Amino acid sequence: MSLTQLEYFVAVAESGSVTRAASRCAVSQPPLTRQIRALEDELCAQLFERGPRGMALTREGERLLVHARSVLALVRATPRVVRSG
Amino acid sequence: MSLTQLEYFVAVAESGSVTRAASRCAVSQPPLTRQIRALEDELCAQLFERGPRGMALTREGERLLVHARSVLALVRATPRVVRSG
DNA sequence: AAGACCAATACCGTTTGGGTATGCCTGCGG
DNA sequence: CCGCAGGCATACCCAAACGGTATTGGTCTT
Repeated sequence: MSLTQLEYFVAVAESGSVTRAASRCAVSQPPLTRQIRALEDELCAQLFERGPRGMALTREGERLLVHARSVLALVRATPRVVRSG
Repeated sequence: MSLTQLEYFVAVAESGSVTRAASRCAVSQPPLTRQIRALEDELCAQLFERGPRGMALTREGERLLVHARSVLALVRATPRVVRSG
């Protein structure tokens, strides 16, 4: 699991679509699809329900979403922490 | 910043030596040296004081240590969170 | 003064990651 | 019923990142 995967996952979850998440992350669609699948494989969990209209979070995906946001928030706080405690 | 960098950093901080941290992380010494330096560069902070006896945390390094442990603990909890909330 | 220890650097091979092009499926409009 | 549009998945290629081996430089010890 990488921080990039978590960022991609949050973007897909929030936009409901790999395609929209791709432009938001400034990458193309295939890398996102791959990283999401890799994340699902590693966690042995299906995070999204694939429908013809996009991607919808599963229960497990919803749990990961709140957790991933916490992780990313902590990571983004790192520079401040290092500087000012 | 990557999770690997944080793991390497914690290992070096706890062992006080890149060489010992390397065997603990099951990698060789040069990759650790490089990742630690990359982390310092990215954070624009010196994390260790280099002495002939090894590496000692600076103030900023100590702040990063507690923070990095939090991040890694959160990440390691991910599989459980996904499964059981 | 020589050897030991440790971090830093050079160089190389492998792996990972992203990009382009394309295929497949589903839903919609004629 | 058929073609078209939208969206995810896959194939293939190239560049960047990562780790390993070998070596250097510097300091402490004897």
